[in-house]
Amino acid sequence: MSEAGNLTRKEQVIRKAAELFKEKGYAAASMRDLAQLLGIEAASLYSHIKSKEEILRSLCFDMATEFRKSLNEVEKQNVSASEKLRMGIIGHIQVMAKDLTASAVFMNEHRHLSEPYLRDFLLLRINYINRFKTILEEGVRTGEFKNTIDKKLAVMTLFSSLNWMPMWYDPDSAIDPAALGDQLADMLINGLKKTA
Amino acid sequence: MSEAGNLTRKEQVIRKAAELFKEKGYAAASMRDLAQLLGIEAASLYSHIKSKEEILRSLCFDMATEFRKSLNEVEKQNVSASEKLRMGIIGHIQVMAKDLTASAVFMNEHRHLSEPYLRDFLLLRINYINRFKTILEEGVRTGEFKNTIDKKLAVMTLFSSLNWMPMWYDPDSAIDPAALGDQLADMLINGLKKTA
DNA sequence: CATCCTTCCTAACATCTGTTTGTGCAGAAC
DNA sequence: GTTCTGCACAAACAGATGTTAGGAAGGATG
Repeated sequence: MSEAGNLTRKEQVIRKAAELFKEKGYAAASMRDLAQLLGIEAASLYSHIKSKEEILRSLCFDMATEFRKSLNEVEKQNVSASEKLRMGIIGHIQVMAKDLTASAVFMNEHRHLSEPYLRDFLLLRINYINRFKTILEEGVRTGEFKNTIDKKLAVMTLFSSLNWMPMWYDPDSAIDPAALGDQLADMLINGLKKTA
Repeated sequence: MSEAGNLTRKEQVIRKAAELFKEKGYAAASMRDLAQLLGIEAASLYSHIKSKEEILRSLCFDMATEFRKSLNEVEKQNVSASEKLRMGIIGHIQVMAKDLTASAVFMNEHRHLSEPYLRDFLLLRINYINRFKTILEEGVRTGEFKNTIDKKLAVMTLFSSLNWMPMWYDPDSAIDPAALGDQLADMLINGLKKTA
């Protein structure tokens, strides 16, 4: 609604909230803080949103949807496991790069969701992780990946690397998201060591 | 003071606080919550600690000291860069494993420190990271590591992997901290790919 | 015994929390 | 011109927040 390509007021509220939640953390960010950032009174926020947690929910679940869509595309491809892994990593990073702020909230603040939303969120998350784990296992089965490495460790290392990216990645930096994903995939698959 | 090998009451308070901060986050954890866990009234906490933030400070800076000590030992060694990296990783993981709860707080909640402590903490942290970066650069210089990978990416990937460990590592699991560090080092240095 | 130290208590404080209620005003739709 | 809708306000709410003041019980130390 409202003006052409612009944001709804509600979307503006959610965006600013994402910035605030990222910076101070959900629990330490007050609705009065948020209102002040938008130049309005705290009570006015409730013309646009139902509750503080509704904001967190939409941030978390919207990101989750994007991640799933990205991985769906990858799984359709008929390529090797290492190539699938590479594409999955790049996809994940590109989804994050599209909204680094929401990504940071998604990863750091989801625990403040109340039940039953928290449970739902964690289920989505474990499912996503398991789909990556399946790719790893496929690679081990086909002999592409070594079978000496603990799969839980491998997949958690992967996720840790991915999920911390919003904390340090500078979107104005020389390296763009696709190249970053490429390098990260290379590093995880081939390692740091020179394979001379 | 008090009983032989046991914990001071103050130490008990800090320990329980660490558990609470890890579980709910610093901001969402109230002093009344903490008191309840200890079976006392909130006001009684102040016989042992000066403020809520003092607890966070001691948790964060005590861990920081342990990490530094560990890395100091590694830097003394006269070994190759990849060996130094391996030792640094194992050391870091062993420090974490000694207190997974405090480690989680260290990594997730330090941002709630007020100035000037926050600044001090971040300086310690960047210094620690840079020392790992130096090891990486040494490895590139000596030709052990490839020079095609962005060093910031590499070191941040390393740290992400390390720092998320307290979130998923089960101390009762089959794999012990040293072996975990060994595998993680192998994965980062040699990659997932089979080097047949 | 007297003194101290540790540990805990009750009561209270000022401030901040998310949220509700009722109201008003602008512009768009009919 | 009337109605509707989006957006904002002030005032207030009930409860939670970190923290302080002052005191009391109990054990250890002199």
